[in-house]
Amino acid sequence: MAKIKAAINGTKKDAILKKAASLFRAKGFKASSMRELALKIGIEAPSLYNHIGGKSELLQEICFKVAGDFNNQLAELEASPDSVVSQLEQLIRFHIAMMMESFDEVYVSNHEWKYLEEPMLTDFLQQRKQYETRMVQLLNKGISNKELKNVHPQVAVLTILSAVRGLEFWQRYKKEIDADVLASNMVNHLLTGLRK
Amino acid sequence: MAKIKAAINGTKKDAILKKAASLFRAKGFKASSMRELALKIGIEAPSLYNHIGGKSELLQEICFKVAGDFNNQLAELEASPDSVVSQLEQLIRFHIAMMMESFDEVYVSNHEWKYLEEPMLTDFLQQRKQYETRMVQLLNKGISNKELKNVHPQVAVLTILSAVRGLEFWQRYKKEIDADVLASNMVNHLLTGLRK
DNA sequence: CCTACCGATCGGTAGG
DNA sequence: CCTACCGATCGGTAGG
Repeated sequence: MAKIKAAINGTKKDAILKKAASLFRAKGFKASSMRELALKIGIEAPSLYNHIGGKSELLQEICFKVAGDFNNQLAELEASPDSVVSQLEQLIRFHIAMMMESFDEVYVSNHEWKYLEEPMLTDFLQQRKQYETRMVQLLNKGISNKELKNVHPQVAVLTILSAVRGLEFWQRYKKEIDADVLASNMVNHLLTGLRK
Repeated sequence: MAKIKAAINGTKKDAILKKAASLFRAKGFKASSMRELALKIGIEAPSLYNHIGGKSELLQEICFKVAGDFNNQLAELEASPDSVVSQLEQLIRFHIAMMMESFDEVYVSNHEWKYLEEPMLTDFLQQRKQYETRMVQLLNKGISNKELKNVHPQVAVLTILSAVRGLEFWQRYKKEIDADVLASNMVNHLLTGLRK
């Protein structure tokens, strides 16, 4: 009984989170009102508070879910026996897949995190920083074992992360450019410039 | 007399625009209040309206100034006799310089344009689209004359623009990474993957 | 899940 | 450039 209720609440809250991600992406966190979110769901604004703690909780859950997904994927790759170049390619392709499958959530995580409240804001930024650090270590490994050119690893990580982040503009090109073509081109562009 | 007054108003308005760009970048357009902007300048909020038309006018002027600067630079490059690779390098370096010199303004133009009101919003997006189109034409020229590999020009433009846009994160690394090192590394990363 | 409502804050104006 | 102020909208609560 409690289980069923939890499941029902879960799906309802998930539905709210989904709509919130869509709204926050389209209008920005601060410009999105709880009334508008409620309207999209088909209830009155005060009824939202039966399922969620508040507006800022919605942002938190979106941002930390995305951060967790990326952290988990990177951890999985780090444990794999693949070459550094292969790991980099897989990571880039994962970013592409995330952008395709969870566009709203990734976009919100990338653009609206600054409205997180402390101490979550600090936590989130630390997770980001650590993700970058681990990527730098991956590149350093590739430089050591001669897979990669002797590039500046921090700059290369920044370039890669910035480029994949730009995938958010792909929405506009969805009909014109095939996703696989896009992915292969970007992977080649980013890696052929690094590969020895 | 009118000239002097205009000059005085000009500098005062410019000072407001500068502070507005800084505030909008740090907090976002919607989360920035005119009261806070006034506080930063040292006057009361209603006094702002002696120098500016309103909050949305501030955003407009920031966004269109930046867009105009980029358009002008691209036009200048298009008229030059340099090779495509050289033009691309100069364009990338211009993006880097803009990010260094007008960080707040470029950041706001990249992140807050969605709060522009019509018809300026449409105008702004058209200018962006046209900028991309002209870059695609530049790459096509380079592909035709065998300077560049046979890449997908739209994807390559997207990758380049996304990467240079990521320069906004450089603020964090300013002390660790020299600007010239950064610029050279990114140019190499982006071009060596393209160059035949 | 709803109606009724509250205190806070917003962009901007009136009038001097 | 200021004081005084307004109508609109916000996130959220009370009470059922």
